[in-house]
Amino acid sequence: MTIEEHIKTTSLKPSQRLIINLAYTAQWSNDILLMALKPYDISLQQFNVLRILRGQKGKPANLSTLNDRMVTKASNTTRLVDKLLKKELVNRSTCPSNRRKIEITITEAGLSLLNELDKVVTQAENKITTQLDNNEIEQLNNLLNKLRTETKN
Amino acid sequence: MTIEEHIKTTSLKPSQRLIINLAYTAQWSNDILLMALKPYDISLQQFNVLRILRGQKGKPANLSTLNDRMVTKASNTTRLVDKLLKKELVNRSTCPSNRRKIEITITEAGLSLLNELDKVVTQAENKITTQLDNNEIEQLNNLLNKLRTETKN
DNA sequence: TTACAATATTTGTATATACAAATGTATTAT
DNA sequence: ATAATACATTTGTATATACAAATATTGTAA
Repeated sequence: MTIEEHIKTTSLKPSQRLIINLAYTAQWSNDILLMALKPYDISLQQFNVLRILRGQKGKPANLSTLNDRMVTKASNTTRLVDKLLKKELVNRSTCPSNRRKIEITITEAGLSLLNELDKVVTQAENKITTQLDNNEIEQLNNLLNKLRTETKN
Repeated sequence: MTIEEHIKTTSLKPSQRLIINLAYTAQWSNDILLMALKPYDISLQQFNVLRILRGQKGKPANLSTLNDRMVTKASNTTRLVDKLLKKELVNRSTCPSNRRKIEITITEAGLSLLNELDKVVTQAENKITTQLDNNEIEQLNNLLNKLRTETKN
């Protein structure tokens, strides 16, 4: 379905259509990922945090680092990590050299869950991008990056 | 910033980068729109509903129609419309021919607010798309549509 | 060293979202 | 006409998000 068909409008300016298309397509993509994660009771944000922690390769991350690196901003990283802690997927301890900071690491259970999740998420990712060839994927990535380019002033 | 710079990772597969880029760019775009609407205490969803109602040109819309046409799905259209009703931006009445249905129309106050919002939203829209020329905008729209193309089976 | 500002996280609270169950109305089959 | 089913919306409730204020710790300046 094109955006016009969906929202039952004609004559949108291409730039308006782009903005709507972007929101609509991103939600479509997220829904597919979410469906894959649903059986595991893990939200996209939680999955994202687990992946960041794995990427740290043992090196702990503090809350503000997690928040900076998240794909979409969490408004409350403390409580997001709380949920992972309750499931024993992460460890939390105060940083000895700077006791304001909290060090988060992923547990073995977290790593092994993530390993399982990788399978279903990869499947979902393939499902999302299956209609585009490599060249089109690159093109789309480049256009999205260009869209977000900051102006000098 | 490219996606790799943002999430501090190298070696993402282009298809993974696309999915992250899509989520990230859509949120970036939404944030700009949201900032424009903030002074008016109107959420994007509420703005969206008002625009749909204006597009009806007096013809009322019921809740399920609104929900179908919304850019991103609302999980509770009743309460979304409640908020607009409280601000007297819409009217609500039960459909005389089918009393299960609820007819929603936009009020004069709603239309005149929307008229004001159009200005700031257009500015925000221009800000979002300023980095791309017309040709690139079309390209991006086409690629997003193609991404979402359904497979036959 | 005491006061003040900066940093990092947590807590409180209001609002939003998701989703299942309940309600009320209309349609269909018997 | 009655029961069963489908439809449209509302309500209840749990969870998530946004954001300001509070707390704790560290760094810095007088």
